[in-house]
Amino acid sequence: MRNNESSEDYLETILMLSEVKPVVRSVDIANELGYKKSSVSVAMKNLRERNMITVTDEGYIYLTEDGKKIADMIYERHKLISEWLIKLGVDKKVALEDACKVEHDLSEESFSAIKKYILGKTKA
Amino acid sequence: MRNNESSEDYLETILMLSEVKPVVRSVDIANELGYKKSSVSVAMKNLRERNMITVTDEGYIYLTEDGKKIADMIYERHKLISEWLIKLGVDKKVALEDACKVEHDLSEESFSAIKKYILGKTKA
DNA sequence: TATTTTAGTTAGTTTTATCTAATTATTGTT
DNA sequence: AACAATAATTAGATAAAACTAACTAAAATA
Repeated sequence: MRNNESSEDYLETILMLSEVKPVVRSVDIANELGYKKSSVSVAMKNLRERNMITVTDEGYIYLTEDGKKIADMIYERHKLISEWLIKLGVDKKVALEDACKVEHDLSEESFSAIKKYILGKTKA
Repeated sequence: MRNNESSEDYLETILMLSEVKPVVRSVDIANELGYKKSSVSVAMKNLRERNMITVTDEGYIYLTEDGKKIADMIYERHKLISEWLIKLGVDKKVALEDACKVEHDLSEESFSAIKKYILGKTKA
């Protein structure tokens, strides 16, 4: 199977939600991703055990330094790829869906090459 | 979870091998992908049931029209994406690995937009 | 205060795609 | 002919990531 696509998605979602909401809870993640609360609960337990998040007594979820690093990386990819696809004329909804998948699959090397290329072309 | 990534990979591999070998057998696919024969056997049963391949009495595997359609699509993506990444300066091995993943992720719309873009830039 | 709603957890199920181990059948070798 | 190697299959195991159902605990409300 694939790497940590599922975990990466959760971390990215926590980051995205934290930009919009004052606090992020399991329920918020479940609503955002369209998953059941139980699925998110198990996933959060897993992320907690791997020191990717911390959870307060009130159930507020925060990214650790390690978790933030991954979330930032995936989110950067998400934004760059989706914006590029939209610029190429792809429907916004489709572009976002595709970015959500591609963002997990590129190596660091390929992504930075694409990034350099896209930014170069855009600025010029 | 993901779509039919596994099936798509098998179909693509059958196509690639058929360009190099006179006949394609389960063992060849197992060797190519680094899977166990048993895994391939089960996967081939599945593809047969979905009318993606036919298998002769000798164990020779051929793509059906439906199977070929998918294999062609994925293989085209594979080649275009990997060549593009290599052109951007990505190491060949890495580019091939990444293409192998990304090729399953793109919608028809996004891929054709990227294709048009890359081919346009290349020709110009 | 009693009841309902909301949030989170746990246990057990399902699906997918791999694996190992054991079996069969065919082919090749001595 | 006997034995070894190769190919394919089957049954059962494992792991990941979702699910349902049932439960607890806390908060909101009538």
